[in-house]
Amino acid sequence: MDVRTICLGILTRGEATGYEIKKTFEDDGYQHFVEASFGSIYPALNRLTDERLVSVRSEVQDKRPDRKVYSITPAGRAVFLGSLMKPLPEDRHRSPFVFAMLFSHLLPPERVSAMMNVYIAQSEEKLVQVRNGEARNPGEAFVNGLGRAIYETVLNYIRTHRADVETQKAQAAE
Amino acid sequence: MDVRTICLGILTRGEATGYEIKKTFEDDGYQHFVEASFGSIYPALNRLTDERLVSVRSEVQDKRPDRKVYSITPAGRAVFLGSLMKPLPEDRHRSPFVFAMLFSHLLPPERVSAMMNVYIAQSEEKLVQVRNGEARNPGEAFVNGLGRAIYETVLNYIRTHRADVETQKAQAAE
DNA sequence: CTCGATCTATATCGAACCAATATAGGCCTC
DNA sequence: GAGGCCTATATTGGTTCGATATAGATCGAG
Repeated sequence: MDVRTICLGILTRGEATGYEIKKTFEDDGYQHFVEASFGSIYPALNRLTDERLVSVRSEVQDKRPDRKVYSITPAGRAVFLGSLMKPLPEDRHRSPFVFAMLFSHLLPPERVSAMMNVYIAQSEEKLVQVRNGEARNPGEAFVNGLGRAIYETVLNYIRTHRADVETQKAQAAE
Repeated sequence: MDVRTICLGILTRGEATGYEIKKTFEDDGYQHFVEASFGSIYPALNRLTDERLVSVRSEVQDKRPDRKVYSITPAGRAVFLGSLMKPLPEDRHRSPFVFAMLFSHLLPPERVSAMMNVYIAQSEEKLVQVRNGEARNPGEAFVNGLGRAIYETVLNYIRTHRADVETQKAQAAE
């Protein structure tokens, strides 16, 4: 599931510029489960163009760089769907917050509390965003609901268990 | 939160070889939230050694390559704790399964069902693993519990909502 | 009305990172 | 005793990220 495949997928929703593809992650709540940077999107689009999996239409604008609008080709659509028929790579998750919690006993309690507060605030923001996202098909509704369920679980868990790590008492297993 | 920092963190638990650091992710349930490959661990340990943040002890074994046991130095411990005092990078999550679900309406229902089954099986496995993991401090208990809560939520959500995407009926928002 | 901030938009570079592969002996099972 | 798995280090090629550069548009605050 590389960036090229991700770009193809987003282009099945309609034509878009590289910038708009990136924005899709942020605006449409996709970013909770998949993301990519400009540094990989633009090269990916160039290569997809070379391979005739997408086509480009340059909207010339004077006093501005051209707006390059990409569309998926029939070949691109076939390649994309083909990649979804093969076994999917497993999820990968990197959470510096959770990793830091493994070392809470080495940190000042105020620092642990501060981390908790920041992480809660971020999760609340994402929950609001995923709640506001509207779905244009059953798949998107499914994904929105999953995001909502996860963020609610995380927030609820942290709120009910943060005291266990904020005070350096002996651990409570459950 | 680069691999060097992650290695330092694991070495605060005690000395270890590069191989054992990698295994920690798999065995101790750390992998649900953080992971690294050999291709980044070994160079990271070399650089940490150069920077005197870890020390190496070579256990010579005849007819085998040396076993290099790494230990964190006081300087390394200070650097690690210092990095936890700075603002943490945000979580990053890439889930090919969830991404694929966004395009379920373009796929044969059997394929969607197969994806569901595979993902459920994988999540169940991870849930078992996280349930069996024992905690050696409150932080690890907190992290284990969080993992458990998330996997339970995911499994429950998928089981109760998979029909919405497996049959191509009109979407049910809630 | 102008200054700074934010947005649109493309692009590149170096560093970081992953996946795969190579090597190699030991151990266990069938 | 053959094949497969485990320990263990290491490298390489390709992918990806994070930061930065550029540059005009737009818009709110002062």
